[in-house]
Parts: sequence; structure tokens; C-alpha cells
Amino acid sequence: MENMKSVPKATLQRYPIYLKALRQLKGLGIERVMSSELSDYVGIKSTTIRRDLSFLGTLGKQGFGYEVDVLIDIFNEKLGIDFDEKIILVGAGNLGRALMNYNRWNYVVGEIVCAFDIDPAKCTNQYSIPVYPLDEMEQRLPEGCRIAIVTASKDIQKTVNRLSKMGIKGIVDFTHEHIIVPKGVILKPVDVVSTIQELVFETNSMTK
Amino acid sequence: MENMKSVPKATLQRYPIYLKALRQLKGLGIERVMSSELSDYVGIKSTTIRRDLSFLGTLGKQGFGYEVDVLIDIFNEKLGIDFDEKIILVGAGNLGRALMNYNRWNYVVGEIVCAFDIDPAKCTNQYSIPVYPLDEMEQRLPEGCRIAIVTASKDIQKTVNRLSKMGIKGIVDFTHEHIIVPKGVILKPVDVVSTIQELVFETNSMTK
DNA sequence: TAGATTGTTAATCGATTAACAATC
DNA sequence: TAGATTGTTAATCGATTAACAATC
Repeated sequence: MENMKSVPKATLQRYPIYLKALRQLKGLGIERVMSSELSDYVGIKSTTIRRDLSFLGTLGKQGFGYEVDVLIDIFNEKLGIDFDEKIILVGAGNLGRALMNYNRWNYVVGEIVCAFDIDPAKCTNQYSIPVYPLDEMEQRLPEGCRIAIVTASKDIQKTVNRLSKMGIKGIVDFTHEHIIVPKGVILKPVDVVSTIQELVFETNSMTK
Repeated sequence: MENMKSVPKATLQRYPIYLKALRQLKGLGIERVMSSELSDYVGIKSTTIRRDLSFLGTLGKQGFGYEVDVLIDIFNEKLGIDFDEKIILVGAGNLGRALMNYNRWNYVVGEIVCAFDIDPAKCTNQYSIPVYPLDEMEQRLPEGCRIAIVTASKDIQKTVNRLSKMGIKGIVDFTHEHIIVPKGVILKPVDVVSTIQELVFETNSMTK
């Protein structure tokens, strides 16, 4: 970490793809992988993969390839994926509840620890995860929590400002709203509508 | 459309951002916008915006800026967003149902017309949208449907192959699975776990 | 017209990849 | 060692943006 050359943004965005693939390969009992194999698997050129991996150290062996476990460990250690990122969720509506139930990501990046909602009727323990009133966000913030998922669009800008003050560093944003993010906070939009629009644009421009 | 210089991929991916912003501005009663204003609004340099827009024609007026309505119309007409893209949904689990209820995108890109699930218990009319057995996908495919949202990971590769044969051109993928997409089909992953991982990677690499 | 902002050119920056030297 | 694949260099490609000419 200390001497890490600054990793290009494009590379950083491919790491999750590699990590996912490596976990799947490991699940299939594969212990060693060559960049060319991984390339076929994820659809990224092998040179690009080797270059991307080289930012994390000298991980492969010439003539051999990479040990799957070594790569997975590196992603975990060097990049701070320690499987228990504490995540909070803002908004316990339909989508929020779907995310709460979507517990497949336990032990992958961590888990949603608790949720918040303005609607008192939604503040309950009846789901897999406790839901607290939005007011209590500051006091209920889990120790070390850096990441929030927001699904509620009511007063979203205010909420984002509050999250930022609370020390949240990354926000996964499911609202469609226009949000200005404070410095030092990264916001990743997850926008089905925009995704569909991109698809429409791209399919249209494909068929000329 | 006919003489459209091929639009760069990066530009294509920004169009939904512009369109969203323009609709919001229109909602605020704003009729004219300069590239510099739009730039402040969406956080993309004004030169980039002007260049992106120039692929769609000569839309602005020197000394004046752009008419919001003109831009919105161009996106709609030239790029085929006609508000009623017919979308099908595969998988009526928690996430699927959240998407069905998430009808905010009606009249934005179109709407989910129907859903499919392998589980007969989930094939019902009790939601806002009819859910049919997965078997009936081919016969129930809405006229002109090009886009599918998949949330069910069971046999996902088979499903994707089927969708492709049915003529689906774009897939929004909510599963975590490793999917090989047939030629001519675009798959856009929407992956909360990967998004969170990207956030963790990026926040970690920010704090050095 | 004069002022302003667009549309576009050309320079810069970053990302990809072909080619190959290093090395297991 | 010889064969193979990595790690890295250098060339290419694409995207961004500064600067400015075109023009409303």
C-alpha cells in the first residue's frame, strides 16, 4: 500500500471483475490461472490483465501463471476488502427491503448492518435487519462504517450532506436525483433507467 | 441518424446524464441553458458537453446557448427514446418485485410489460404487472420488445441464450453470475456488490 | 454591430495493447 | 536447460480539453 504507484482509475474499476471471476474459479476448484485463461473468462485482454495485476506487486510466476488464492488474498489484503465492511441503508421502501433480503453479499464485501427511514411505520425489527428512524442516523452509525446505500429520494441532498458529515466516504445511489457530492465522498449511481437508456442508445447506434 | 458520425462510446454513456438533467431543468421551468450552466449542473466540462452534443447536429445558438426542449426532443427522436420501450423482467423475487413497483420510470424510457419466473407460486396477477411461467417467455414476448431485465440467477446462461434467440438486444443484468453474451447483444451489469467493491478500492486508494 | 457562446481544431492526457525481454 | 508465461516498454488508440474561429 505504502509504495503503491497510483493505480489508474480504469484499472481500479476492473478489480471487482477480476475478484469476482477468481472467486468463481476457486469455487470450481481451480487453483492456478494464466492471464490468457482469465482473459477468456472475463473478456478483457490478457495484457491488460497482467498490467492491472502488476500494480499490486509481482504476483505471477513466469511460465506458470497466477495462483488463484494469491490473487484473492492480495485483493483482500492490499485493497482493504476484508469481508466486513459495515454498510448502512437509507430508505426501507420496496427497493431497500429487496436489498436487505439480498444477503448474498454477506462475506463478500460485508453487510448491511442497519437501515433508516423517515416513515415510523417502516422502522421495525420485522426484517432481517433493524430499521431505525432517520433522525437517529448519527447515533446509530456503526463503528467504522464508511459506506451507505441510499434508496430514498426524499430530501436526498440533505441526507447526503449529513452522511458526509458523519464520515461516510462512499455512497451507492439508487435514487434518480441530482445530487452534489461533498469533496472526499465518492458517489456511484446505480440507475436502472439510465442503464436502460444507455442500452437503447447503444443498440440504436449499433443498428446504424 | 443516417449520416451520424459514429458517436464515441464515452459520449454515448453521457447522454443519459444530460437527458436526465435536461428533464429536471425543464421541470424547474428552465427553457434555455448554456453549456457552462449544464456543466455546473452535471459536473462535466462544458467543452465536453458541447462536443458531445455536436454529434447530434447543430443544436445550439452562438451567444445564446441551447433550448432545453430542443435538446430533449433530439434525444428522443434521434436516439430512439420514445418513452415506450417494452421491457420484460426475468425473475419475480424480492428484487424483481421491487423493480415492478418502481414504476417511476414509466414514460421515461418505457415500462416493464410483464415478468417471468420459474416458480409457479410467483406466477400471479397480484402485482402491478403480470408474472408468467418462464416456459411461456417466447409466446408472451411483447411486440417489439428489445430489452430484458434479469434478476434470477438460476440457469442464467440458458435464459440469456433464449433471450438472445428471441431477439432481445439489450440486457440489464442484476445477477452476480458469469455470463457469456452472444454477439449482437449488449449486457449491462448492475451489480451492487461490485459497486461497493469499487467504492472500497477507490476510497482506500484515495486515503493512500 | 459588439458581445457572447457555440462548434471545432489541435494539443494533451490517459488507457489499451503489441511486442519482447526477463525469468520461473 | 528449454519452454512458457509473466512483467514492462513503447506504440497506438481513444477521450478530454484548451484555445479560438465561426456565427447568432
